[in-house]
Amino acid sequence: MKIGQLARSAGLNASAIRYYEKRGLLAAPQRTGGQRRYASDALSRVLLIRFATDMGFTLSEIKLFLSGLRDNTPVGPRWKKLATRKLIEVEQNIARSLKLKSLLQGLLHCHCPSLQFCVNCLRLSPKLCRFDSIRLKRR
Amino acid sequence: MKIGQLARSAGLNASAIRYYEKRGLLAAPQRTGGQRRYASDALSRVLLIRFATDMGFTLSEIKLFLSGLRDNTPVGPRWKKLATRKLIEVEQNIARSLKLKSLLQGLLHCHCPSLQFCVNCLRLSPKLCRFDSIRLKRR
DNA sequence: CTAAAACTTAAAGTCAGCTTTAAGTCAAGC
DNA sequence: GCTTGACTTAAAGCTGACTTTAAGTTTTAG
Repeated sequence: MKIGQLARSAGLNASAIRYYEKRGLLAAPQRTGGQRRYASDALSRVLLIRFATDMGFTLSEIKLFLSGLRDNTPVGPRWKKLATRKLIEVEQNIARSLKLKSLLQGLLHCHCPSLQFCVNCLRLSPKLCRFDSIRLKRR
Repeated sequence: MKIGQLARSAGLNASAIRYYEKRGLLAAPQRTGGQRRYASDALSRVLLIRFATDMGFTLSEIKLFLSGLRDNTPVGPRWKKLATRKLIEVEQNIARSLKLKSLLQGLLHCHCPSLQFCVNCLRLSPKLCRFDSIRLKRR
């Protein structure tokens, strides 16, 4: 499998695959005439990486729990620790988003004469909306 | 009020205030000896900007609905439109985060022999986690 | 009067996860 | 054999919201 085929199968750009290799998330495959040739298990690896990025893990985190992961390596404590931390982040993000939602709804249904006043009337302090949140993709 | 005092009151860095001015979100104040001197209403303006960024609005969006906003300008249709759109984005984000949460929990409590297998066993397609999401701050 | 703190500017740097560019090499179909 | 498309590299560019830097000026405290 050439890089373009792999990329298309994973729903990524070929440059992203090369980037993963450079970042050390993906092993450098064999080459034919200088071009990368991937075995079929590379696809599941790439899909796993993509899945993890979609989960909100950074590439560094993924590299951490992927290091030494070959085919049927058991789910390690490393992964559990990272996933637990990420779960907490996701929960914080949900809490934050729910608060944002109710604030937005409050602002939308409020009959204050001005936005400035409205913000005051909802008693929004500078601290109110400061939460940690996970990195979420835009696309 | 000098810029440092304003910044401290708003919980921001002085450079952020200057940045808002450069981006056109904040009017250039009077100066004394080249240094910016702010009237007290500048603080509520800055707090409004900060509140909006915390809500997930971009500075460009904020500039849009802030343009022409002076003290008690009524809440405009511009703001309503933007806020409605943002509300939808926030709701999508919540839906996505809830899905992420259950996936993470599923992975954590699963007894699959490997992460790779687990991802397969949860029937995770490449498309599963692709949602639009709003920009959320990290701090 | 002096030293330190706070201010000024423009421009460059930061973060993450890629994408794009430039200038080439290789492979596949006709 | 030739064209076209896919591949190669390193390095630079992109996004957004700032921050940092460098080099200088002003204000304030003592």
